[in-house]
Amino acid sequence: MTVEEQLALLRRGTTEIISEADLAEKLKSGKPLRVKLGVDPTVAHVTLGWAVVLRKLRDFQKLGHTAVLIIGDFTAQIGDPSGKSKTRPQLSHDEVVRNVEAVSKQVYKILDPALTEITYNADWLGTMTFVDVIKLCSKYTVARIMERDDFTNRWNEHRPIAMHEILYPLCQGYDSVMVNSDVELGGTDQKFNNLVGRDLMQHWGQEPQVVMLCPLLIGTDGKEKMSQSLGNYISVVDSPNDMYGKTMSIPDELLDNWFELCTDVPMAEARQAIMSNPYEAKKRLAREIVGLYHSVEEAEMADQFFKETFSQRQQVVEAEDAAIPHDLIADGVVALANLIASLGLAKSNGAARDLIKAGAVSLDAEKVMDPFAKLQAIELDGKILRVGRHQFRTLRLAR
RNA sequence: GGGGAGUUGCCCGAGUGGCCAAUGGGAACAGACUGUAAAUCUGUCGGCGAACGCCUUCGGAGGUUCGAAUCCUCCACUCCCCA
Repeated sequence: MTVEEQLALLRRGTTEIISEADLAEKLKSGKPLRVKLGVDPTVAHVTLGWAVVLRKLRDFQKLGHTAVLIIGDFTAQIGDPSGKSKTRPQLSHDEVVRNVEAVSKQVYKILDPALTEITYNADWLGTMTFVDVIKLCSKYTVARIMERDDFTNRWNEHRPIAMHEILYPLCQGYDSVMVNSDVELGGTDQKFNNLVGRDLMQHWGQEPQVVMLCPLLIGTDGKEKMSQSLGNYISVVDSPNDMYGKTMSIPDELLDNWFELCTDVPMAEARQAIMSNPYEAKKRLAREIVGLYHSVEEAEMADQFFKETFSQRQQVVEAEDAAIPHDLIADGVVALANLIASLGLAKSNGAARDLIKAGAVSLDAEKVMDPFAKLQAIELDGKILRVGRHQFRTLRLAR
């Protein structure tokens, strides 16, 4: 593959490469490049948003380059201020460990383990002395740090900026020095941090890394960047039905964006599909996504499930089992609202009653309208309880 | 170090002694319509209770009062101006 062809593959789905000439130069050398990606261990799921960058990283691997994942176990204690209007809460060590464990498995749904290197930045950041930190700080100026949007905005709006937050970009930049990366990948919100890496590398006499930025995926709410804290995400380990359903709930305006960032469907084809029938296009998108993280067969099943359950409003035939707690049964009778609450399908008994009143609760496809309904426990056994649009449980009476 | 302003429910924000579980907006959730889209309309939106009601909440701890988100004291945190 010529350098030009490689560039074409790598360019797809990026918004900016700083600089493309440098990248071409590095590719020309023919040696395997070290492509760095910072991993945020404050979350427990690889979301489709994050997958955008991971998929780009996999493109590099296809060309024989090495993915260098840096688990930000140290920086998690600071909290990346990128795009945040508030200081982030700092995580405990245990939480970080748990997240890393969960996430590292999910990452290999996309990446090739043979070409992946995993490092932890606590290994070098955690052992620095205060003198080391001061030396690092001396390589950068306050004015340059404050150029950053998040800081400028917060400053102008009189919102707090804690001292440790301005160290974040330096930490991340120093990571690049430590792994001597050739390329750093990131979302567009990482531009500032990644550029700091270039500066620092030069201070340490290294060739500056190329910075490649990928667009941010908008979440299922159609408004904000997909993120776990906002709950507008799809995880790569979501069940096929969930993945499919969540995709179907995105606004039409996002279709173009999602096809480009989440699938391998050629854009000309995708745009044609969206133009002719957005609904059909969205189902195609959902199938593509499920196919990517599960299988084509499961995608078809999810498609079928969706059609029957939501489009045709047929009775759900299969759902997760839920045992009816014994202590809710009095004289063989159970109050429906209490049952819904104790199964976690509503926040409280009151909320459950509100849902019933609103007509959101049904048993075997039959709406229950009485908020105080008391039902024979024996008769509930095996029935499918539906709360809201997408919560189902097969009730089981334990003997 | 000196002076000033502020901290209210998921978020923004009103409330300055009883009519405050606390106006309004946003978000969220549910229903109707539909394509689990958009737009629109409706309802819910601290907890318990069938209900009169009860309990917990307005940065934290005390106090004044029959009664406090509202007044006083101390503490913590944030922002602004000056140095």
